[in-house]
Amino acid sequence: MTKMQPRTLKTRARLLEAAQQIIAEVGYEGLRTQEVVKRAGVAKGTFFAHFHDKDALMEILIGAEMDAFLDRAENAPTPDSVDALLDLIMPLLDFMRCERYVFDVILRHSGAAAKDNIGPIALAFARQDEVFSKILENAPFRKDISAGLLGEGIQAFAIQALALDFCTINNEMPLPERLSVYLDAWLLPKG
Amino acid sequence: MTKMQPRTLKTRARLLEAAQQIIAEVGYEGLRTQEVVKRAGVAKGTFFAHFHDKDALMEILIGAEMDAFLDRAENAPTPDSVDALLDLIMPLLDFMRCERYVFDVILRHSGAAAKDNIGPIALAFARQDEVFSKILENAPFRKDISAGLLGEGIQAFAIQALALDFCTINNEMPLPERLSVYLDAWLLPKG
DNA sequence: TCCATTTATTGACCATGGTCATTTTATATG
DNA sequence: CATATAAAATGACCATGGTCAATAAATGGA
Repeated sequence: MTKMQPRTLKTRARLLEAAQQIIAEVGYEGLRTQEVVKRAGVAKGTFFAHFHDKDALMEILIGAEMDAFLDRAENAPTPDSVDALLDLIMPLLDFMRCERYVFDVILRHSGAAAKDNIGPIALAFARQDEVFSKILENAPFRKDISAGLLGEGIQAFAIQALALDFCTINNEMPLPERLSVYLDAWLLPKG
Repeated sequence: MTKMQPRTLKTRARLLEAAQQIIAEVGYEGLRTQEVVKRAGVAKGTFFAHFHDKDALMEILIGAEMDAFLDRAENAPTPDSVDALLDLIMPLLDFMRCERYVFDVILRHSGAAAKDNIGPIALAFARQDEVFSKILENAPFRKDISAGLLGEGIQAFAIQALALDFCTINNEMPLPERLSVYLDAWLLPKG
């Protein structure tokens, strides 16, 4: 590892705290780097010495939030139905749709970045795969495909349902209802 | 409708042509509004009088491209297998992954915009639903769910496969192969 | 043809994310 | 402690998308 002075950690912590404070006040989309550095009491350039760009900061904060939801899901009892599965993941999806901007950031980073460093959001998705796999192994769903593939499908349909949820034309149907149609067809095919 | 002078159409056409020319040279991501207006011989403000923002221009160009692929798919013979279906949609997916930026724009606008005006990309997705529905009605896939739902699933899995394709970690598997795993499980469940 | 009104265009200006040469601060070494 | 070297912070500066009051051009009517 590279060397790092204690002061570096302090500055970074101040930047993160300032960012969280701002988000609490005006939301993710309303965050301005200028306001972050102002509250953290550092110069503009310092921000970019700590985070590659604004998106990188967002990734850290959003990824952490997603991780917290996965913690809870991991320690929940195995769902015995599609509805129970929905209850398990809705808190995470509610966060993912709290702002259009948040959803966009998540989409942009759900795969690893183009570079070799894999970001917090991509990590959260990878972890979601693991958590789902473990959960789905003992759940009463189709058994002709692996739990891993089952989980990937849930992810795909969740994204689809979220995207449509943001759409003015299609949002007369509540998210859980829409997703439940998808998951019924995916997890319990009758054909 | 609002009135519109002939000159408006001319200016708009010049802007679009300039944009297309630039994209042919440096790609979608490399397009700068400044260069567009320069080549079109108009002022900066004129651009934004014709397009709400840069994304709106991109939507028009990308949506048109997607539409062209749907035209071709619509007039193709009914696919008799997952592989045949893949052959049908791969050209569209190849376009969608030609640039990371293009994929991001598509994702951002795959649902209608927050406003009441539904954009070209959202329209293309809606049309894709229709085209798929018609195609899938007579295809030898599962019959326990509607052709429309079948199509929505294909869309969801295509997006998922594309997102993973951009991911450095996961892209050792070619897109068609990855997608074929998804579609087998979705269209021809054995459970 | 002349004027009034609507429509289109202009370009200086702004907001904001991001860069980088320079300066300051910390740390190691004799 | 003094000095050299590495790490961190600075802030003037840039690039680019986007705004808007002012201006020009087209259109319809008397």
